[in-house]
Amino acid sequence: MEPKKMIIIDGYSLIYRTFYGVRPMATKDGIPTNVIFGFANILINILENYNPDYIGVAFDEKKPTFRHDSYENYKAGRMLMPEDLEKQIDLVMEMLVLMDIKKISLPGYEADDLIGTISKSCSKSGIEVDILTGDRDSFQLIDPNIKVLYTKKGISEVEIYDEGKIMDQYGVSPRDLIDVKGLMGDKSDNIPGVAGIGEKTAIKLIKEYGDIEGVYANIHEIKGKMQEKLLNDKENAFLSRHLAEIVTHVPLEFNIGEYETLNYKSKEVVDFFERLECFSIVAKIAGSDSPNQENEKINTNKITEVTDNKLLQEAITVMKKAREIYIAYVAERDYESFLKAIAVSVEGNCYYISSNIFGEDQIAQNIKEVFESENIKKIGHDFKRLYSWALKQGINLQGVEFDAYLAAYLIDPSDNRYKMNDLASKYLNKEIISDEELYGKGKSKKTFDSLEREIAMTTMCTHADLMEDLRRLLAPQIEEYAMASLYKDIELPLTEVLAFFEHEGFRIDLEELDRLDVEFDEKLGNLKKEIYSLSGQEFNINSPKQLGEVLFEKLMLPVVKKTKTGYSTDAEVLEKLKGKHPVITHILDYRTVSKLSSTYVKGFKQIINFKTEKIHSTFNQALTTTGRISSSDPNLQNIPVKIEIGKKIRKVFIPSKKDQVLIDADYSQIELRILAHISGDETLISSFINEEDIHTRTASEIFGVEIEDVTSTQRVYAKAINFGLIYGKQAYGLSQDLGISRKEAQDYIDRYFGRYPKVEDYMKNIVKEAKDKGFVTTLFGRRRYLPEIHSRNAMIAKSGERLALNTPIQGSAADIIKIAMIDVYRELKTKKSDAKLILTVHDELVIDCPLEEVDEVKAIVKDKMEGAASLKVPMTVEISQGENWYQAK
DNA sequence: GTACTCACG
DNA sequence: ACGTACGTGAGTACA
Repeated sequence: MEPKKMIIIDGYSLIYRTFYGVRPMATKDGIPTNVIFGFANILINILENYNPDYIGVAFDEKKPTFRHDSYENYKAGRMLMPEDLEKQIDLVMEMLVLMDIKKISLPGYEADDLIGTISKSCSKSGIEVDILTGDRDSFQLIDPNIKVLYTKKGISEVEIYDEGKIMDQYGVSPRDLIDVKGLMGDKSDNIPGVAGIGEKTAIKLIKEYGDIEGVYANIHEIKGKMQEKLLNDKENAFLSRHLAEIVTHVPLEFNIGEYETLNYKSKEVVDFFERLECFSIVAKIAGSDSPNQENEKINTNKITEVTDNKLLQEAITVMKKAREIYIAYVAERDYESFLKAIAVSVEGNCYYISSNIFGEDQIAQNIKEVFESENIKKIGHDFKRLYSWALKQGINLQGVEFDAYLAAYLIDPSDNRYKMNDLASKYLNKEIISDEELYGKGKSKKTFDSLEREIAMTTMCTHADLMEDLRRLLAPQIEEYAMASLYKDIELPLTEVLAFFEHEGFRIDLEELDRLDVEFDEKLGNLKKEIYSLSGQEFNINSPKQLGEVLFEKLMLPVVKKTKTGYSTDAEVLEKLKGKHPVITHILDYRTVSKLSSTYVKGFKQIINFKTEKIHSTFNQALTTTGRISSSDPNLQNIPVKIEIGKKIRKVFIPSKKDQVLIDADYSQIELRILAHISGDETLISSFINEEDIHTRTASEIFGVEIEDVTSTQRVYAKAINFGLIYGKQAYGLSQDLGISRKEAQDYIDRYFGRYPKVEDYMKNIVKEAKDKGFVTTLFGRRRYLPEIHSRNAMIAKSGERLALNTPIQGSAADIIKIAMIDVYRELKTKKSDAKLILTVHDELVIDCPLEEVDEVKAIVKDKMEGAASLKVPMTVEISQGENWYQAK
């Protein structure tokens, strides 16, 4: 009969190893989980692969042990446990209880002693024991039945130590290690040993004389300094050995039956790991019932490389019959999308179709019907480029049912890792190759075509095959978080609109851009000359460092503000220095023009697509924590508008064709309206219902004057307060903006809350809600976790509070304009209008519209935008048109 | 790659 | 005692 096997784990040793060895992880509400994750993985690995008959985890008690009694300095000078580790200790204990794994501890004894006692006792009864630890001390316990699994490199590897290995490595028996340690001591436990004797010497001595008694019995044989050292610390040597020796006869009631391994896969265990968002562990537990089932599935889901027309027809036929297909694709994007390959997993088969074999058009022709069928549900990851490609091919892509990219974003918008490999690792505990590993990065980034065919095919089919599991895990979570409608009715359909923006682009007036280029260069030249002459030297005005030296060292202007690395020279500082030296205004002007020229003129020239004479920006749907969309390459959401010279940039943005105009529609004060709605403040609501000038009304309220008597300064103040509110601005900030005293600013804020009490209530309530629930939501259920709100660092906690009150406002505005975008887009599509929605800038939509359709389109846009949500206040849209974006604003 | 600065809502 | 308004993206300098 096979001998029984037992595993004993040194609990704290493993806890520390995992804490430092597993990358930091946390749940969305900030509970650290890397120890749980690491510990659980090891446990499950052991239980599944090693299959022990008995298992136990030993822990030290907080009480002192006999070692402290014999030596007061024992383990002195140990560092306190880090906070993120401490928080996980109780969770580890809970996990062991749930998994029915025996915990071993006894006051007055260390884990090592318990491990020693149990292992020796088992060893005697013929049970094979493996001790899992990261502590070399346990090596002394090794005997023919006891081995040590020593964790290395964090936890990823263990090294097995048995008697032979100890002899090889140390040249003495396991038992002799106790005497060795007696002589050499142990820094980490503060065991003194004999001063001046290290491991090498100690081993030599014990080899020679057998034990410490032997050493001292033959002390006359030992020469010189070493004899001196040994005699000096004789007492310490014996004491140290006493401390180092693991007790193997702890008075412990040991009943082997309590250690039997039971089935750990209860519902409670799964709930526990779900609660801690260790989804890959959940997947592991679920999958381990039939070992390797998951992995086999990926590998055995048959890959069919579609190499000829017959196979293509077969693949399409299977897809047409399917209710659901799982898609992975690669498309490269210029101004339009180029499909490189598509993998479709359906009915246990993964069809890999490459455009190298068929060409895009042939794939399009064949797959059109599948793509256009609402009844064939598509499950995939980030459909934006597929929508672009469909647009290019004249395919009306329908039936997109599940997008893992968007689902993961909605579940936790702060995460920012939503690539396939991230999701596979996070939710499925599968490590698959990342895009970075596949393509490289930076300059040496490879194209899809340069990948090995086999690698491209297996990677994509793996992705397609994983989609099913991802949906199974993510879809219920979307439901549970009450985000089904946000997901299905807003985010999923929005992808098509963004794809359309990217595909359609924004036409640029190249001549006007050249004209601006010349104009700005000329201005910069003049300003540069002027600055050099006024400051008495030439230097790089663009270098904050050089500029700082000139202003504050050469011209001796007063230092207003410092940065981490030197003098601050930002606009705020320069404004304050304006009166002190004539060069300052020129520098400010130079900065303005230089920004316009480099970012908006030179920058655009590089990025214009000369085939289309358009700019095709990229819109990111899963980036911001609040739900807004972001734009890049180039960013079309920060085109100058505030100052006149900057506004000229907008003249280069023109309609796509002759006899078309741009229509610009923007929500008026949408964020304040949302604040009115959520807070329910009657005064604020009535202002909007009565279509008052909101800032004037606010001024009238806080300054106690009639609307007609509000001065322009009062209105400016009120406006600053109104805006500041949305961000949780404090008196200090307001005083800085308005150049008033902090007390005065506080006074205005107090008066504001006096007049708008429900706004103050909202702010208090939302902060409380965030603290209680750990997250805040928007009007349409978008969620953001705010773990920082519980920070012990008051500044971070305060910042969390500001996020708590700003996010529902900014995020609800984002929800609303997204709805408007979808509605406008769909309406124009169904009406087969030639007008095109081409851009959003947070609270604004831009439409490229044929002249003859202007009135109708304006009506549609206004109607859809104002009707996107029904609030306690009207949502007013201001709309205008022009031959370029400058005029249309 | 980081710091600084500045463009937008 | 601390620092002080949310959310973005891009260009330039410099290590």
